[in-house]
Amino acid sequence: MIQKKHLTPSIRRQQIINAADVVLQEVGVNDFTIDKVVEYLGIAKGTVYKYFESKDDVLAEVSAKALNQLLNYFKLSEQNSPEGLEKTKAIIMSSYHYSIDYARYFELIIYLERPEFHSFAQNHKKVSLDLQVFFADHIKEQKQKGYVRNDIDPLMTNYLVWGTSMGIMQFLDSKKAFLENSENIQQQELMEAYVEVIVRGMAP
Amino acid sequence: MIQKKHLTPSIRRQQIINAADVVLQEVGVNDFTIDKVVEYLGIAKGTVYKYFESKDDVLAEVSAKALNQLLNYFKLSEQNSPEGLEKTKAIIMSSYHYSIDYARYFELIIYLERPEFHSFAQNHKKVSLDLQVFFADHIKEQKQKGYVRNDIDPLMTNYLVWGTSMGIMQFLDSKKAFLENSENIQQQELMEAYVEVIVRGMAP
Amino acid sequence: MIQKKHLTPSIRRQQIINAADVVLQEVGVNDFTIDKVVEYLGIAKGTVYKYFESKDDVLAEVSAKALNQLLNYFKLSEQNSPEGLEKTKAIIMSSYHYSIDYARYFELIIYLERPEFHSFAQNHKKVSLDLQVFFADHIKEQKQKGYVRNDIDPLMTNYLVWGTSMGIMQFLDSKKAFLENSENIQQQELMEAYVEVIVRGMAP
Amino acid sequence: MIQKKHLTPSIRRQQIINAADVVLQEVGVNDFTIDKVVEYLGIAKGTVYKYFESKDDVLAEVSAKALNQLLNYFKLSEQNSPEGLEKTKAIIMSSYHYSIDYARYFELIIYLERPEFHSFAQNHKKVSLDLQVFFADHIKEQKQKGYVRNDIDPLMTNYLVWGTSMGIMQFLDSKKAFLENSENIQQQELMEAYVEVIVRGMAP
DNA sequence: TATGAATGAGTGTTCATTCAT
DNA sequence: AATGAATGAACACTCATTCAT
Repeated sequence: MIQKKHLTPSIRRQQIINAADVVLQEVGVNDFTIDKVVEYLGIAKGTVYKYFESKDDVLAEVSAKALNQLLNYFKLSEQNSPEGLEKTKAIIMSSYHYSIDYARYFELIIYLERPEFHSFAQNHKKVSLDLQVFFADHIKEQKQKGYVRNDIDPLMTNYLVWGTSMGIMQFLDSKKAFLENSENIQQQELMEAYVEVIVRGMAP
Repeated sequence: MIQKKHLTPSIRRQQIINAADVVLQEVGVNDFTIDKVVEYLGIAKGTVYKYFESKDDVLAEVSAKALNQLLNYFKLSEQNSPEGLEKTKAIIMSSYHYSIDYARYFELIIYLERPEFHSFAQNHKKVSLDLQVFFADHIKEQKQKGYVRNDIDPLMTNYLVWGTSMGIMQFLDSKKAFLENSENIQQQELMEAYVEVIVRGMAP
Repeated sequence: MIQKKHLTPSIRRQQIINAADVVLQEVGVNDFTIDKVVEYLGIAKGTVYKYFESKDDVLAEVSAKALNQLLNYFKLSEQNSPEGLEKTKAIIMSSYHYSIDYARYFELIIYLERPEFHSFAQNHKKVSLDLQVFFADHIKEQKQKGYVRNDIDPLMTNYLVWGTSMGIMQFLDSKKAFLENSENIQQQELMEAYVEVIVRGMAP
Repeated sequence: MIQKKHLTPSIRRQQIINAADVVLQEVGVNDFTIDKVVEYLGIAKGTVYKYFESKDDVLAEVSAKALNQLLNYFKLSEQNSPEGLEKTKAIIMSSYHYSIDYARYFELIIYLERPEFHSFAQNHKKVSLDLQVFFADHIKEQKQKGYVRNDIDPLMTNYLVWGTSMGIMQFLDSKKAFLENSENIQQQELMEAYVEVIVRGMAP
């Protein structure tokens, strides 16, 4: 019964989140288990449950990192794109790049939206809100600049874009099982068509 | 031991699919088990595996019924709507009505798009294709009639609409767990905004 | 993945009950686990759950054996005791002897009466009823023969004797933890005093 | 880090017992945990283990309060009942009323009699003894007054009544799970039949 | 063709107790 | 005297799939 060194709670918490992150990258959400996290860290299972209410809570915490990363993608793409609807396109498109660069995180985000998922993790909600605010602000700005129709509601648009882009990307992810010859679609092409339509649909 | 009557394979197959359908309606995809199907039908478990490769295959067959139903919704809404983009809107919107009228089927369709899902069921693919053809044809027609931009690719658009609409509806389904104040969004309102944007995006 | 020989369900069921019985004798109710049963029998865990709904159900089935044994004690003591209230005394006293001869079974019976315990096992209920009937019949007979007051209700008396005798025996079982010098009470003596009082209390 | 005020050991002890009492009332014995006590008090877990050997020890101390309460019930019912066996009846019956008025305490008392329970708590023993003395004294008095048979041993009777009444009340508590049609027994009726029999059994 | 008994790895969660600081 | 982070064994239950008959 060797007692592990006592760490500050916040350190330990972070340590667990990091370990969960590593495990997630390795095995994906579907095979993610607390056992694996615990084994990786070399700590007792109970310790995890001292810091988190449930497995889903741990995942929600990891998702905060994931969503932050996504927010980064948004911000960078906003900065590095020309004015006009191109900017909106770029932002949406960046979520596609994100889904390719961070496939495991993307899986996680999808997983979090399943109705079975339950968590009261605060960070996850906070970062979700950040994303929401970022995008809604972007739309507001585009409206002011006249790039976007006046009757577009930023919050609604936010939901709309989130829902549709997640949907498109999930579709891309699962297409093998879905439509016979969809193997051949060029993912990039579909994404571009999607962005084109969405953005045009918002134009004045 | 009473021998079960040996039915023609295709009858037996259909029998199993119907039973699976009943079970699905009763318990939903998440609680769907082969055990329940078998119990309902009063046949042996092995029999199911004689006719289907896996549980997912059974579900895929059920989904053929589900998708057929969806196709009906499409056709009806096409017939009952005025010419112009209104028709396209009506078709897309009908998938929303479908998701409300056949919640269990909708759950199933979503489930089939999960990356874990694997099946090679033929019927499912066939009906998927029917849907695809129907919608692509609709787009083609709209193009000819000049309601839709010329550079819109029907097949691509088909994927695009499928992906985005599923995404939006999933979002609606899971919003409780996702965004803080999204409880308040009016589902209908979001759907309408979505359809509006998509259809405008396709307009010339 | 060696497949164990397929047994008739009823044989397998009995096999599990017997194994559970063995495990119970070995470790007692409090340490009784399905894992131990499974290990003892060398079968898969799932097999147990094919035959029983829950751990408590398995225990309830074992208790049927236990209660049957108790019923035997009742019957034997009835036969081997003189007429009159002596007979009633003998029956009650036999439950004490039972609790000594089958301490593990007795523990089990007590355990089954805990409010946390849940089971829908039929056998257990059936044998419980047999016991109830046996004792109630005995009381009816004693009434007819005039050994017992006329206003004694057989069913009520049945509950009364069951409750009190279980209580006394539990007390005996746990006295170490309860009263300082109770180590010294002669168990037998207390039981006899108990039976004496109860039986006198029923006399005309 | 704020140092908790160092209280006198006896104060601290009492503080913990009181907290445990509060927790007990709130959640019941089965869900009683040291964690909850500690959380309620805002002290460290180790502190509890400085003052008490084990969780069961803490509960045993709480039981001292519970048993004291029971003693009060005994005393009050003794004072407020007419002379004769009615008094004895009243006292026994008061334990039933107690079990209804202080269900959580009653649960606790039952729990303490489980064989798994271990504690060497002194107070619990002391109050147990008080109860024992009270009841034994009562019996002695009844003997002197001639209400009770001469060959009744007060201490033995004490155990007898304690054991049987606990048994009856436990039976009442668990009857749902035990006998099929016992739902219908009137608790009060059974208790009265019980008291009647016991007391008659002690009469000369 | 049909049967159906058997498999067994997989996993989230609890909580009394310890002991280094 | 007080802390509180860490422990870790324990356990019930699921269900898709197999294969000997």
